[in-house]
Amino acid sequence: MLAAAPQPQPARRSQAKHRAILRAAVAAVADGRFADVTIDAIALRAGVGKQTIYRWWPSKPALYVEVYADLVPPDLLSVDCGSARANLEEVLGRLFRRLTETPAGAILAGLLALAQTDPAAKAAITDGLVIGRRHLIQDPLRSAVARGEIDPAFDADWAAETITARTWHAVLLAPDRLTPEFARRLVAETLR
Amino acid sequence: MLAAAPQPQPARRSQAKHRAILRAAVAAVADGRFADVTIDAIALRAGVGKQTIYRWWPSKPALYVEVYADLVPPDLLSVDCGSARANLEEVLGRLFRRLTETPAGAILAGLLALAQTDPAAKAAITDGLVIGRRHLIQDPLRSAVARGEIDPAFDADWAAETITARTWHAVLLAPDRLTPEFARRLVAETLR
Amino acid sequence: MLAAAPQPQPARRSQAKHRAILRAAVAAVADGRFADVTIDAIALRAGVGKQTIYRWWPSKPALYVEVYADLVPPDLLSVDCGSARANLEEVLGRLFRRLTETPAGAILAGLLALAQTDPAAKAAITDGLVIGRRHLIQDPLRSAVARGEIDPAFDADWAAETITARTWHAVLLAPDRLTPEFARRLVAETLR
Amino acid sequence: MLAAAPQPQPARRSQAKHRAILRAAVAAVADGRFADVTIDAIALRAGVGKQTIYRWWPSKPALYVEVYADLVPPDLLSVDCGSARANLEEVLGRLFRRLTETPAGAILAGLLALAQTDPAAKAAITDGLVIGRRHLIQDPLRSAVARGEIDPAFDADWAAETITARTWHAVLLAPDRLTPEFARRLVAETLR
DNA sequence: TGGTAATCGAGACGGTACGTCCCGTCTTAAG
DNA sequence: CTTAAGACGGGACGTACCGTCTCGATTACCA
Repeated sequence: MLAAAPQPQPARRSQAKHRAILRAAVAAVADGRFADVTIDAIALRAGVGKQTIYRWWPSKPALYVEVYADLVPPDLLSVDCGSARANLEEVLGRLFRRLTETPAGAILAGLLALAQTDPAAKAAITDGLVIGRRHLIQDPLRSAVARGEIDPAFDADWAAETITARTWHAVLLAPDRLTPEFARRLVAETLR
Repeated sequence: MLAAAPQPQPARRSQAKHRAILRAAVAAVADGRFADVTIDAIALRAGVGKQTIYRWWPSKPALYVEVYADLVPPDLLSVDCGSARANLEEVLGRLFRRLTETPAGAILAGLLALAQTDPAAKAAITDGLVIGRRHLIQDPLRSAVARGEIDPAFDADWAAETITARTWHAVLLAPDRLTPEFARRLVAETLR
Repeated sequence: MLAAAPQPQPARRSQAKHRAILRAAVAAVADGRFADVTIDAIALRAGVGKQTIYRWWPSKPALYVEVYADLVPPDLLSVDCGSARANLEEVLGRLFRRLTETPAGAILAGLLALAQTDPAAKAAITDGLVIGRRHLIQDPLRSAVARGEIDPAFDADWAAETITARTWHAVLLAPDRLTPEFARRLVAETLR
Repeated sequence: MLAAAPQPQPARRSQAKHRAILRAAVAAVADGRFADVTIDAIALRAGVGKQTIYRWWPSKPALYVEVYADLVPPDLLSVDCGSARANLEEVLGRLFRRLTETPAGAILAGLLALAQTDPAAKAAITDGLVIGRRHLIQDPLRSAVARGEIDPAFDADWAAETITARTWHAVLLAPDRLTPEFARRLVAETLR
């Protein structure tokens, strides 16, 4: 599973509130820009006191790491279509669709921005979004190497990082480019 | 071409103040974190009224686009060492040195963050840092193709974008990785 | 009736902060000139955020109308010494003492000045300081007429307005003249 | 003549500019509220550099004391209609007309306000508007006493001050009351 | 089933930076 | 040398959120 679930579920925490807050957080980003979302606005929208949010998440980035994990659940990205190429294309296709069709893309961009602002956020994001999820790209490549489908000299981790870097580059500057065509090209260049 | 056109200014602007502000802006980042830099703090440090800053730059990102262009002047990155590999290694080496040895790296990261916050900033950054500077990476690759040094099917622009994406990825998450070794590896993988 | 209705407040306002702000506002005028008093300075002195002042008063004049009402409480000026002359002399004596021995005089002068600047202030001041308090001068005169102590043709309201006008004239230009002697003369001329 | 002409007419001062500035100052008040008039606005309107205004007048109140003297020239208020009552009514009638039909009333109110802000302004105003002009009200009363038209015990100066106080009171709070009827009543009550 | 303690909504609070406004002074270039 | 134009340092403004805090009212466990 993923980083962002540090809550020890103390005695009488309301699951309903928890979900209401996550839902409100998604809706708030869908409505405006990520950077304009305030904790107050989420609280208002969720019909919840501000304190109730701060009780369970230390900060806005921590909350949104969990929201992101909800919107792009890792198991959605675990596929097996037979070949490295097919697997990667499927993974990236699903990821890009999530990033463009839900607020996940805006949230990812916003989180990368917040990571520059807040060192605690940087750690949470590094753990939750980099370390915690890079295997999703690495695995198809690594197993293709292991199966002998790809040249054993191929550096799967370097390639995975290139894919991540290009994805994030697009998320940050040109989310429109996150198309199936871009996914195909990315895989093709990687495997060349 | 140039990143942020330096002086389309309306005539009698004080060059001394202009420089003092840029210098103060650099110093402010060197002293603290980019996100913590305040316009007031820059004004104070430059011995200048806040209004004098707002008179010439609409916002903090606009100011820092110019600061970045000052710290990493494009002509610093125009070299000709004979081969594509040598040129690229030299360009990236110089760039990485600037990004790590001056506040330029922190500024670039901060600007990418602000681009997520402020649509005007996004435009300024896209124009100034992407469109205005991508030729610095593209040119060595394109001319290598033109000279027949590289396979004519090689897509120089795609490769340049990969280099940029990986560089920015490192700037955002792990500036320590911007080493000469990383530059060499990046060039090697690109030209493989 | 009262000048500025003190607490139509929405419930859980901190009375301690309220009082601290009023106290700081008085002290700030006592320390410097009314026009030099800053909302920031009052906030600082009261150990309060600026927003806490703006939350409860729309502007500096609104705040000082309440401060004035605190410094010169109307019931202080309700006396009954037997005769119109005695009553008026007592009322004006107390008023003048308040105006000269506390910052009330400076505040009154400042408020009259602000009324020229800010239409909202003008309304607040007209309501709070003119309409709300003129009965303090009118009443002794009116009841003297009613009791037959003064000629029934005497226009108590005109006389009250003359007293107010002369008092304010002195407050604005020569606060030193607000002496017991001036009070006696004013009453004598009025009742002649 | 009046206070506000401290200018030693240095060498090449332009009378045309001087008049343009005074005219612009009047027009600026006529257009908006006195408190909103800025020196910049007057300069702009007069087609003059800001410095040119500051060269000849130390501050906005100093400028407007001269403007006021221009709008309500003292000789306009020197009349002789035969009786104290007639003289006073004529003087007050003309004064009230000036105060209501030109920006003079707004300027007077504004100056009284500025006098509370700026000690230098207070001196200028006391000299220019009180000491320099009170004889206009005193004279008709004093000469009536001298001529035996009024009881020799009548205190002309006290009465003049009452008239001034009531006039200013109206200027500050209710300029609409400056009617011929008010002038008659004021004279009648004074001479009773 | 009533007592009691944590959790909740609401929102006041101290604080900090914002970007704007105007002051009165200083600088520049044109006449 | 004076002028208009306007840049400049300075400083208060009123706003927006932050993250903390204090209130009762509600809620859900436990006696």
